[in-house]
Amino acid sequence: MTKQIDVKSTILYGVSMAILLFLLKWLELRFVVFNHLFEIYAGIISIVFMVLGAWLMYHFQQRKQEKENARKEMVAIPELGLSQREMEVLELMSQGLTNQQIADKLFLSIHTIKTHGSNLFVKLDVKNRTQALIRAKELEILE
Amino acid sequence: MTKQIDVKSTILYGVSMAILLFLLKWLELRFVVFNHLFEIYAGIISIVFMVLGAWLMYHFQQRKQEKENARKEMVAIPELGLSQREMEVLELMSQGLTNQQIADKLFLSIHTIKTHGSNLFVKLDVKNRTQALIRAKELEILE
DNA sequence: CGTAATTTCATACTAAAGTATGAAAGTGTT
DNA sequence: AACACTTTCATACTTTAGTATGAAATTACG
Repeated sequence: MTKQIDVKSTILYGVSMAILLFLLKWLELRFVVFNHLFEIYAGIISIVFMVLGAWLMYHFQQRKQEKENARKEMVAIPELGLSQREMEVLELMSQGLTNQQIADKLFLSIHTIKTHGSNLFVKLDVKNRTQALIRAKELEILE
Repeated sequence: MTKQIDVKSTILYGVSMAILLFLLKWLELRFVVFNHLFEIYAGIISIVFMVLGAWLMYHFQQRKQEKENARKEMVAIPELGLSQREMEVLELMSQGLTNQQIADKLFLSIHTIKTHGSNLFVKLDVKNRTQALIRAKELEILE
């Protein structure tokens, strides 16, 4: 993917340079003001600064990407104090079961499941089971 | 975010240009080869082409981004009959958003989101959003 | 033994999710 | 134009999820 982009960039830069040189030539023909020295230096400067600009922008974009990726991975601290039961409930939640189904499977009251649910949501710092599963996957505390 | 990047870019370009002009001045002092006309034109060309280079690279990066986003959504319309909107809703569900938050993000009524939700649950043959996400992951129609 | 944490259950409540049904407007296709 | 599909919104309702609070039994540990 990146390679393809680079190739495209190169081509487009090449085309741009061709156009530039053509323009310079045209200028030279129209107004014979510039000598050849200028033309050469202008071309060199053009190339150098276009590359510089591209390079700068590329690295800015890269850093922007990195920051966004870093933001997501920041929260990796598996020292959350989840109890055994809470882990079980979380596991069953991750299988798409409702609180009632979890209660049946563990021979517990649905009230108990809700309690465990609320508690583990606090510990995971989330608001509902969907977010809990996302968080759990981020923290790699489930499969 | 984009605005901040642009500001940063501008500042760095400004600094770069200052350094460039200083170098040119230094060159002029050391080797009195270039006349003022050249210096002016060189500066202009430098600026123009650095901006051009940055602009080109910026747009290449943008397109690269778009393609990557498109790639994710491409796989989203295989033989499940999920409509575009339903896919969007599913995607946002998978980010842990509530129906209300999804509605706000898409500038839609919460009723509409619920409708899309119900419909895609039927198509995925599940009972709730948690199961929908599991199903979606199984079918590889999400990241 | 005392204390802290866990586990269990309960009530009462609020919030969110989900279903059923209908309807209107837009889109695209034949 | 007719038709199917999508998208949107709505009302009304049921179900599930989640919070707050309290309390009792159990377990683990110094």
